[in-house]
Amino acid sequence: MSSQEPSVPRRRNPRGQGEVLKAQLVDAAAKLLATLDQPETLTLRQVAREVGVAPASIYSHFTDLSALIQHVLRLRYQELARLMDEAAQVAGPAPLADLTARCAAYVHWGVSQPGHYRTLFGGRMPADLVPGSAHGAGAEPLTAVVTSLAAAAVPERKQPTAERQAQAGLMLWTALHGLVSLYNDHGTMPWPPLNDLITDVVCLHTGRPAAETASLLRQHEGRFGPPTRAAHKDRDTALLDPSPPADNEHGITPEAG
Amino acid sequence: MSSQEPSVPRRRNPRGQGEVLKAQLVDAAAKLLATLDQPETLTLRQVAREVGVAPASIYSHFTDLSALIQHVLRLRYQELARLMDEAAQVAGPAPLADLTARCAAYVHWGVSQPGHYRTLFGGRMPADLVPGSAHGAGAEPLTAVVTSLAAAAVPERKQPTAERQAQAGLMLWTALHGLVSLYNDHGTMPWPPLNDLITDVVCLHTGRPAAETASLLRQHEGRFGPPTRAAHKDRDTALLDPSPPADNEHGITPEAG
DNA sequence: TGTACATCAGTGAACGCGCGTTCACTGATGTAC
DNA sequence: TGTACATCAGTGAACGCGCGTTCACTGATGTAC
Repeated sequence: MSSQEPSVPRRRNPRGQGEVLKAQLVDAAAKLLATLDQPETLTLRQVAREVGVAPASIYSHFTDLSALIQHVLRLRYQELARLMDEAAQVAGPAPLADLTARCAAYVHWGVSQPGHYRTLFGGRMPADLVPGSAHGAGAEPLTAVVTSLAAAAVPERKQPTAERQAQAGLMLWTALHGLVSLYNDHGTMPWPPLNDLITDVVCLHTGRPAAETASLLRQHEGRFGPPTRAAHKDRDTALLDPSPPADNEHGITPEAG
Repeated sequence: MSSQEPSVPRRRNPRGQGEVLKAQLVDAAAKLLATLDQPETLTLRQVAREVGVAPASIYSHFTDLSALIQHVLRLRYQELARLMDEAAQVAGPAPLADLTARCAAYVHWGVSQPGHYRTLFGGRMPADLVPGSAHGAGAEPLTAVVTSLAAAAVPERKQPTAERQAQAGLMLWTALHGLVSLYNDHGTMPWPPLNDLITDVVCLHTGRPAAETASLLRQHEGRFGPPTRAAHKDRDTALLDPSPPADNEHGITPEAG
C-alpha cells in the first residue's frame, strides 16, 4: 500500500537538514514495526522503500538496521512508561487505583500496537538485531507495578518479604503479558471485553473485590479508545472455540478451513 | 553442528522404503523447530541439509514446507495433550490434583521445549506456513483445564455460569502462557523455582491454600526433570534485574553491554 | 562581484548470499515374458 | 535362465527473488578568496 510512491520522487533535503531523513527513517521503521504481521522480519530495504530513498542512504544515519531498530525500541519503551505514569497520575494516589490504571494502560497499549508489543516483549527479534541490553528501559514501568501491587493488595495478601513481593509482581506481569500475547495472537477467539479481563487479573492478584476495580476502570474509558480491538487480523487462530459467535465483533470466520 | 555430514553421504533407501525418508524429514523438522533460536525462520533447505538430502527430495513427500511443518505441529499438540492427560491420571481423580498436574505438565513441557512452544502457541509462524486451522488440536487440552478448574476452585470462587467458567479458564491459560513465554524469552532474569510459580498460579486461580498445591506438585518431581531450566540461552534479556544474582544458576551475565 | 572549492545529502549499480521451486535426469531394483 | 522394461527414490543444476552491504559517483549549495 505504501510501498510505491513514484509520483512524488522525494526532494533531496536542503543542506544542513540531513537530520530530517534520520527522523523519517525512525518514523518509517516505527510504522512498519507496528504494521507488519511479523515485525521481526523488518528489512533495511523495506524501510528505505517506505521513505522513498535508496537502501544505501540509511548508512549515513545508522550503522545498521540494528541501530535503527534499537532507536525505535527505546522510544517505544519510553512511550509505554509515559502512558502508564500518566494513567496512574489521572487515577490518583490510592494504591488500587494506581495499580489498575497502570495495568489497563499496559494492556491497552499492548493490544492497540501488536507489532510494537511483540517487538518489545515478544522476545522474537533476532539477537543480532536487538541485544538484551536494548530492553533495559523496560524495567522501570515494571518495578512501578511491583510497588503498586505491594501497596494495593488486600491485608491478608500482603507479602512479608521483598522477595515475595517481587514474585507477586512477576506473577502479575506474566498474567498481563499472557493476556496481551494471546489476545493479539488469537484474535478470532470469542474474547470477553478487555476491561473484564483486566478487572479479573487485578482482582486475582490483589484479592480486592471485582466491583471496586471495575468502577476504577470505568474512569479510564475513552483514554485508551474503545475497549475492543481496533484492527482485527483474520489470519488468527481459533483455539478454544473455532465457531464464530453470533453477536461478537471479534467473530470473523477464518477462511482457512 | 549437525549441518555437515559429508563423511557418510547417506545411502539411498531400498525400494519400497520411501516412507523412511518421510519419517526422517519429520524428525529433522521437529528437531530444528525445537532447537532453532527462531523456529519461525525454519527453511526447507535447512531440513534437507539436516537429513543429508537434496532440497528437491522433500517435494516427493510433502507438497510444501508448510505441509511438513503442519505435520510436526499436529504431532506436538498430540504429545502435549498426552503428557497432560498422563500427568492427570497419575495425580488421581481429586480436582485440585488433576488441575495441578495438568498445569505443571503444560508449563514444564513449554519450558523444556521452547522452540516447540513458540511454534505452537507463540503465534509467530507466518500465516502461509501455518494457517489457523492447524492449531485446532490445541483446543482439547485447554478445555480439559477449564473443566478441571471449575471443579477445583474453592466454594466461594465457583463460577455460576458456563460463560464465567470459560472466562476463568481463559485467565488461567493466559497466566500459564505468560509464565512460559516470559520464562523462555527472558532467561537471564533471576527466576524463582518454576514449581513455586506454578503453585502461585494455581493458588491464585483456585483460591486453594499454597501448601495444598505445593505438596501435590512434589508428587510429580522427577516426571518433568529438574525444576530448573535445562538449556539456558545467554542471549536473553534482563528486564527486572540486569545484575546477575550471586547464587543463582540463571545468572549468566549478558555479554552485550 | 566572480569563481574555485569543499561539503552535504544522498544515488545507482553491483557483489555474493540463501532462499523456494522447476525440470530433466540417473541408477538401482523388482517384475513380466 | 536371461533380458527388456517399469518403477522407485531420489539428484544436480538452474531459475529468479529479495536481502545486506560496498563503492565510486553526482549534483546542489554554502564559503573563502
